Amino acid sequence: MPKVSEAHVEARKEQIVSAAFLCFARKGFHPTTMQDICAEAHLSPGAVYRYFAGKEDIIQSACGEAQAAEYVGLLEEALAEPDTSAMFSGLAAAFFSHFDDDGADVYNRTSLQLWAEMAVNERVRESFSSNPAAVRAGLDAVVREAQRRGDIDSGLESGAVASAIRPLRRLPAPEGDGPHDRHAGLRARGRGAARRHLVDRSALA
Amino acid sequence: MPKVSEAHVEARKEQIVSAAFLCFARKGFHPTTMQDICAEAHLSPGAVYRYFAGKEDIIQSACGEAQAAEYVGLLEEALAEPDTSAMFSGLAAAFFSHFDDDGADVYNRTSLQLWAEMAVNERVRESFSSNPAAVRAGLDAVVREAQRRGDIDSGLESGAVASAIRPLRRLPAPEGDGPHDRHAGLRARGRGAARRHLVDRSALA
DNA sequence: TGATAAAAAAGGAGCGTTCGTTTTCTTTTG
DNA sequence: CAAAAGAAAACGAACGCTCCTTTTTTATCA
Repeated sequence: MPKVSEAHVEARKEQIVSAAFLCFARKGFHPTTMQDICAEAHLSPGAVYRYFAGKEDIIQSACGEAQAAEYVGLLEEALAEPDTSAMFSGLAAAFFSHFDDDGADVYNRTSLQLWAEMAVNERVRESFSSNPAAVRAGLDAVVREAQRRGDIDSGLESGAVASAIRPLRRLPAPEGDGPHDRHAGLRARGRGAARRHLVDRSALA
Repeated sequence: MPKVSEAHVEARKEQIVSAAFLCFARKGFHPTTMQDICAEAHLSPGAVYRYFAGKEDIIQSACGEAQAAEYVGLLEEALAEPDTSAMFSGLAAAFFSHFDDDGADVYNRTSLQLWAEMAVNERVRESFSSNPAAVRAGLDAVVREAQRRGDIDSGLESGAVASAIRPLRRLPAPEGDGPHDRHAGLRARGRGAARRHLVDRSALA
């Protein structure tokens, strides 16, 4: 009975995720093809699919690497800091500290892709939902604390910072397509009407 | 002389961009299909392609709406503010103020998609490159000014904030595939080796 | 220990599907 | 009734993924 070492399997997985990670940083999740990943990993499709169920599975694994557990830890440490200045420093450190070596761009870029993907992909969002919650709470706490000390104008709404996280909320599905006057929205608008907002409230249900 | 008014053409374009905008907020740029956009706009593919050369063209137009010109203006106003607290308020306002109504999520989400897309799509990045430059300069200036006044610990590197914009830089293309030892990376790693960084420095050229 | 059989791993062509786009034909309009 | 606009169907390409084959590794036995 032949059996391969479990460490070898784990190493292969990491080889694939590492390749995917680089591809995602270059092109983003969706424009990256499985062939891109296979080429970067110097593996064939058949080999890759031995270790991962599909592309989505690889994305999930890559995101797991991007969102290291220590990230949240750093953030919470910063929040515990009683000095406001140190708090800001800690916050910045939590955001950027693990981007400070040569792998910087790859991690930074893939994290950005993840952030955008979470807004749009329910399964990814669920997998990493704990992180934005911590970030949201952390930002809000820092701003409020700074306001209490008078370092920031109390007129600045603390929730404004937290609203950066807002896009992670879900958006309603497309309408069920009842009777619809196609030109209604058009007629309502004047010629050079100021259209500060492209999307009507009605479109949000 | 069968010709439709120019205003009507402009309105149709806006109808399509508006539909695309909503789709992008729901699914992101790439998972959104042309059929999604057509369905949302209640138009056929042939009709859509009469007004736009292709999907990329629609993305560009939608991004143009997402990145309103007034955004940069607000940012520059904030930077001109001599008072540090007001500066912070202005900065937050520039970031989030035009997300404060019912269209909030749609704009916020699509802006997030754009941010991620810029990191990855050269043409989109070029079209909107002036914006991140202003943001980067603005963030750096604010932090430095706050440090000068002692509101933020001067030990905090001002560039750390600006590094949030770093992912917009380009990443090297995949290697030209010279001779390659497939297992080199595997042998080098120990069993439970601490792999703080998944991607090797060598992978970045 | 060397030869051999069995099992796992990797290769690579190709499957069905779906995408962006084009083409053809019908409807509407000035 | 010309000419523009829109609908509908369909095209070629490219995608994720599977299947079958070949190669490599591991365990068994003389």
